[in-house]
Amino acid sequence: MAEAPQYDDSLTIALLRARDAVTAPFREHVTEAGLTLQQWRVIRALAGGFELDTTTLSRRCVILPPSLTRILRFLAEQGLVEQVPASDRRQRVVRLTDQGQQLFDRMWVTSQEKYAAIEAAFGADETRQLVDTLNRFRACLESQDHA
Amino acid sequence: MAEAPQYDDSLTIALLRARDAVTAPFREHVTEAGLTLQQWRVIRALAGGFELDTTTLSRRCVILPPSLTRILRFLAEQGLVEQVPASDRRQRVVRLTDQGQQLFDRMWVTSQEKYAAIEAAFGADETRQLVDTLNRFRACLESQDHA
DNA sequence: ATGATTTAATTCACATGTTAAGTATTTCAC
DNA sequence: GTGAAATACTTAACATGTGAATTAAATCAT
Repeated sequence: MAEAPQYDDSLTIALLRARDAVTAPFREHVTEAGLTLQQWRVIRALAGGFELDTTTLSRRCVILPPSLTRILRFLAEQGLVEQVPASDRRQRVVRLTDQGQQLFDRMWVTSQEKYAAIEAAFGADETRQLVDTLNRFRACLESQDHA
Repeated sequence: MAEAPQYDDSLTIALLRARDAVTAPFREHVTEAGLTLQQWRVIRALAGGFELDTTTLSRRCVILPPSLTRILRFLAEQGLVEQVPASDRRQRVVRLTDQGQQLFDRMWVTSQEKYAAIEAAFGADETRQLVDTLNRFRACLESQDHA
């Protein structure tokens, strides 16, 4: 019992470490712009003129609603996002301001370069396959739970 | 420009979602015991009588030192861990108390069952392979950075 | 041995993660 | 149309994530 680390949460650990490794190259870049990684994910989701509600943003960015509330407040204070009227007045629908889109445009090129470097290092096919595997894995567990 | 979500951070997103999916089964179990997932990771690392310093714990549990300080304070208040004298007096070396080991023993069986269910759902070989791929991926990126 | 440098851990400040409770709006049943 | 139930989001409270500054102890050069 309680030998050296079992398989148990080595999967959790491996996921955490992989995430650390993949976000590391972006961290500096995003920090220099005065943003966090999560704030940058929200900006990316809105880039190109998309108008999204909180629930959709929450799902796409994998950020829980309470965090999103704070993030949107911050981004609005910075003048990067603005609210747009929604037919369902319970919803909060937001979009990038011109300033927000400009910030995205400035950051996007470098961001893509960083990602390209990752693909180059691990291999484009391998990287694609890893994403696929992760998604299959998630789908598998979620269908298991709903049973 | 700014089409539908590019590949860019779909890897980050995939990792986040996979982590959510894999931790979901454990969350309830751990919460019932009055612990968080991170506190449980620390207990697991110490289970079996291991005496570890903060730096080692930090690396193994993928928890940053400031968080670990707070977690160890909490676990000590609960009587689950205790400090042991260290030759290097800068280090903080801790181990489980009897009570901590007993809590681990009670939780371990169920924890393993949950993990077995995951392996059964996704396949033992596939699961093992996923962990390997994640570790290769991380090693690849880290060696790239140090260059 | 003494002082400069490194190392281990903590503290601080602020952002996010997480669950539960609360509020406003919509939908649905009748 | 009116009240119950569901939905979208926010707030609250506490735990963790994160980077910078701080403290204490060991190491190193001389």
